[in-house]
Amino acid sequence: MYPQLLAHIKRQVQLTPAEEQLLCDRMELKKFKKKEIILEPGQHCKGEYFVLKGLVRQYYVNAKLNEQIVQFGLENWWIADHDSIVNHVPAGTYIQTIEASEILLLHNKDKAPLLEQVPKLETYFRLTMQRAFIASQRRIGFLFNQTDEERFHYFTAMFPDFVQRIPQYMLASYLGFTPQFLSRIRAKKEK
Amino acid sequence: MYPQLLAHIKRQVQLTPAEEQLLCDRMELKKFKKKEIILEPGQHCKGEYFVLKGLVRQYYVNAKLNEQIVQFGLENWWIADHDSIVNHVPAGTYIQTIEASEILLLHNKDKAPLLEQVPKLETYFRLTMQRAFIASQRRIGFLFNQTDEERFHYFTAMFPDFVQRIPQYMLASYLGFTPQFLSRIRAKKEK
DNA sequence: CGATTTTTTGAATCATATCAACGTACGTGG
DNA sequence: CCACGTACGTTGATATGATTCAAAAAATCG
Repeated sequence: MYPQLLAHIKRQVQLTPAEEQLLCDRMELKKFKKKEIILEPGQHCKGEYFVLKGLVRQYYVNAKLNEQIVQFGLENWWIADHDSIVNHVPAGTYIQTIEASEILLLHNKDKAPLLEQVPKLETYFRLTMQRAFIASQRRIGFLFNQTDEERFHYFTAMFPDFVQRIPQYMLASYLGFTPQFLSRIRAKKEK
Repeated sequence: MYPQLLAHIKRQVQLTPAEEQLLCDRMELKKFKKKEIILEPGQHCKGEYFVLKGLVRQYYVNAKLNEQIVQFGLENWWIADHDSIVNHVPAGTYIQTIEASEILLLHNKDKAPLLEQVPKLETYFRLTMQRAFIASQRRIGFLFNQTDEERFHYFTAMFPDFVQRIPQYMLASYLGFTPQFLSRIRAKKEK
């Protein structure tokens, strides 16, 4: 049993002990060291990952050969290459640990039968996707309406302790500008 | 009965005739003229809108008092202020018709009971949200990795007939730059 | 037809990228 | 525990893509 996962689900739907058991039986616990690759382009994404402990990033390498970070996954976040899963195509992204991590994997093949057995989990995943969509739309809003510098200040004010856990070049990549520019912002602020 | 909506659903899940009836009974058909406001900031978003015919846009007014287009909704697209619905807060966006439109509304209060009666629709909405999320992530990718000009060319190549249906300033807003800049891109191309 | 909306054009300006070099920190093997 | 190599961060000079403001021109609508 994975109480941490169950607690997260309880915020959306109420499961019976039997249903909780069905779910946890399907989850596979995996442990990774720092900087381990969990998924890479070309592979089919095995399923959806729930981060129990640690920190991962999802990114791809763009035309200019820069790493572009799509998402971070920290404790209690689901992460996956949904495009690969839904459209049955090879992944275009890497998923890699930043810190040593403990992660639960729900395999694609297990998901449909599980959701059929436990319809409340269908609701849970629907709501989770909806929240992810809202977050993604909000990120687009920030990209449109804030300068890079504003976005940096906003993000660090919002997640001060998270910013401590990642190297600056990853934050720059996630926010959509160069590490050099981030360095200049900080230099400016110190004055 | 709304065969167009049912056809769209059939691409994801198979409903029985009785289930189709249950769904269609809950949908409310609404007709709008050109430029009618369907939702505006401050109101709670009534539910999710499925466009049968016509064209709508979802946008908000940003700090610089410019309209920022979040999404277009054309035939067979769902559109809603999900943030308002999920978090029970007033909407931050407008939804407005661009062309005269026929739209089905699934009220928030009807959604939960409907999904309980017809669990396959729960699956349908989960998959629909997942696709919306993938599309949103892809849009972020374009914002990061393409210049405004590249994004314009890509979009018009991708949706040549859609681009004809909307004024240029709306396309500029959706793609995240000024109408003036769009005009300059076109001027350049003609040479 | 006039009124409004939409698009175009020019000049000045701004935000951020790029390239290149240098500085600093960090972790690993001897 | 030190030295070395690699990864990360800083800084300066120059280049570029896009914005802003203002005004005129063109298209659309009742």
